[in-house]
Amino acid sequence: MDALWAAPEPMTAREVQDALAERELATTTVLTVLGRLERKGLLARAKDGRAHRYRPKASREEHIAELMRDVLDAAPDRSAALASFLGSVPPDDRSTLRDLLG
Amino acid sequence: MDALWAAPEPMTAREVQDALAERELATTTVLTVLGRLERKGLLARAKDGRAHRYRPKASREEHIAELMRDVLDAAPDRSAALASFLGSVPPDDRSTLRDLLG
DNA sequence: CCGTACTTCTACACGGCGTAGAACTTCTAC
DNA sequence: GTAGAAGTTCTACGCCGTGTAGAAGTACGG
Repeated sequence: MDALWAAPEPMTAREVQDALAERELATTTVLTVLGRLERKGLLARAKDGRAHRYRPKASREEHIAELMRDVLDAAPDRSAALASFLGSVPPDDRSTLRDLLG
Repeated sequence: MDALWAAPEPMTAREVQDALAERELATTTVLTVLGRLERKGLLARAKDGRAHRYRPKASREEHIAELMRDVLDAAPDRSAALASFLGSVPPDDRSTLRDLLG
């Protein structure tokens, strides 16, 4: 389901269906899923001819970042959670973070 | 449900039930939930007299850190996800991370 | 106008979760 | 030693999200 914005250019339902051809999904299935994602605010759509063109509101990475924030928000002690997170993550990620925090 | 280890000392089902007295849960309800959490690996239990004593396998913060890692693992581009995460998080959290990464 | 493309509405199975009853085991107190 | 309480397990039910899709409506193109 989330794999839909592996290639996030605005796509019509038809194009999504073609992109997922391996799964042999019915057209209505794709439409239903796209509709639910739109209702959840993950996709935006705009009319394009007789069809709609669906566009991710956020990139996959932005979306993941948001999920991480949501999880973190459940922590009574954010610092402790962040510390534990840093400790459980591969060293490369710590380097990345160090660089980003400059 | 997760609120069970707000106070993470090993507890019997009875004690958990008492701790959640406001909710007036049946004893079996508490047992069921504790059992499911144990099956999911979140709790460990040890016999203590006729009852069992349940203990969180990880602190709340460790658990949250683990969830964050799981989410991050879904990112094709970890660096981008981390960058986006840093950008979406309050400045205090960035300070915390900077300190922790010393 | 008629069919094809597209959409919406409705539906079903399945799994997780909150809830709990019924039935079984085991300890304790008489 | 046996009855009742404490504890546990098994089973179940309703609700909701998700993956799947059919039926029916709308609209555009020839």
